[in-house]
Amino acid sequence: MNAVRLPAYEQVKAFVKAQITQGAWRSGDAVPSESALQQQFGVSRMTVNRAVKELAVEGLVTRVRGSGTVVAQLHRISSTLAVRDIHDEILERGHEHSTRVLTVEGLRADAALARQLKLRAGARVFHTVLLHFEDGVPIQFEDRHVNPAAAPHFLEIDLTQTTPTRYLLEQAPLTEASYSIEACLPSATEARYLEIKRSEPCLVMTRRTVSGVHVASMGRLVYPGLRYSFGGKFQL
Amino acid sequence: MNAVRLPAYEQVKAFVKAQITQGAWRSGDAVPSESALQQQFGVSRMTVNRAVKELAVEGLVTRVRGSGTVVAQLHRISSTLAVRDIHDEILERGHEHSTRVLTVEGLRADAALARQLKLRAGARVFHTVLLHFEDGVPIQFEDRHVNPAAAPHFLEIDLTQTTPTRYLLEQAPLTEASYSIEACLPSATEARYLEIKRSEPCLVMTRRTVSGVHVASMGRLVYPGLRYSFGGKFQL
DNA sequence: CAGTGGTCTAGACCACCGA
DNA sequence: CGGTGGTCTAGACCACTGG
Repeated sequence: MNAVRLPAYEQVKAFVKAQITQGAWRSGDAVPSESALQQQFGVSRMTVNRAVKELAVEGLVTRVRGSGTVVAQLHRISSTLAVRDIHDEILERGHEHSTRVLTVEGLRADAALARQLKLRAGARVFHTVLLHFEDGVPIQFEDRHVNPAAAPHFLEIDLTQTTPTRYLLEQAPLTEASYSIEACLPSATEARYLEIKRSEPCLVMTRRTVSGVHVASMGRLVYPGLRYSFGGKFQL
Repeated sequence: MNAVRLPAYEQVKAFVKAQITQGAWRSGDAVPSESALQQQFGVSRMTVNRAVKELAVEGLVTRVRGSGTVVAQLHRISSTLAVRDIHDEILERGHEHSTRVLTVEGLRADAALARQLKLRAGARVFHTVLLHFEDGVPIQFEDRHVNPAAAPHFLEIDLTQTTPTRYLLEQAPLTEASYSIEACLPSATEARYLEIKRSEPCLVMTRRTVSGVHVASMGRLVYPGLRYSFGGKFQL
């Protein structure tokens, strides 16, 4: 089927990975040393080193200098959760994305908001509220506060054409982001716009992005629980 | 502060990363070629290659053979969501974990369950229901179905001492796992055991693990929305 | 075609671990 | 101490891109 010859380091990786996934080597077992694998495959040590190093990065093995390499404890199944721009995500599903702009304003930060954005109380802050549709069905209610220092012209852009996420990533180089995912009931406003009952649980993602010394943006993204879920897959 | 000298490839990485995070190089801009960086830092090309290759793996740059390296579009903020054993997670928070076993049984799979576990209808399946406590407070309601082919002695273990997640990872080498996170209202049973109202939204994680040709396990993990959230952080 | 990145080698020196 | 992995070099050949 696959006529192309795999690179040597991929062959070494595949061999070690197969021993692990097929159960021949279990957690804690020693993996052959680099010199052993080097002889077994007839390649240079740099090549073996690259193979095993990548497996270590992937978390399949643990390496200790001076001691050796062992099969890792796989107790931490970790997976990549994509935190993405809603626009790209909907397009990738082959659906149509549209945005309704509910609020675009500047305001003065109260104490709580100022603390979150690391500004002083009373500082000027941009505030937008958007409703995102997937094929005409409301899918995300987005309430966002933006630090003017990170994007001075944020209020002037056409939010029906560019999502705040995309614009902010273009404006302010991202240095850090954190998020949390919770289950909540929607507020009366959120329920009305999302066209759901107030008793219907929602997934709420809160996202904070940092650009250099500034907190660039805080977003609260509300998804109807019946129409949306986060998912992921982990292989190997 | 940091008296140790960084490896050469880390210095190259740090340099490129700084240009990007400080905004000197924006999305789509060309990154100097390997030979240029090689001369700039006075190191071999293998060393530069390693540095830039790792940045590509981290998603900061995109490399195209024959063409060059450019700063990546950072539109996909992706972060690692740790899907972990509840036991380890609670211990890491410095709290005490305990388990109450509600159900341990074998049963015959109905059509829906058989399909999910890739078994034939009527096949024998293990079923456990557990309640996990963090410092005595119920934090997770775990309803799990296990394929006997992956763990024949699953029903015999002491589930107050070893979580199913841990046991299964030790028994059956993991080859694949997928999960989804939703917001739901709890069933009457779940609400009673979690000591919450039926109107309180919950985070529900559904996990499926695959070991070789078998689907090893399907778990439904229900967390009270007010007591639990998933979170993560992304840097660089 | 020249320039790029992808891979590979045969050495080398070092820091570290365990006996 | 010998064996391990971490790093690095100075070459090399290749596949691919672009003009």
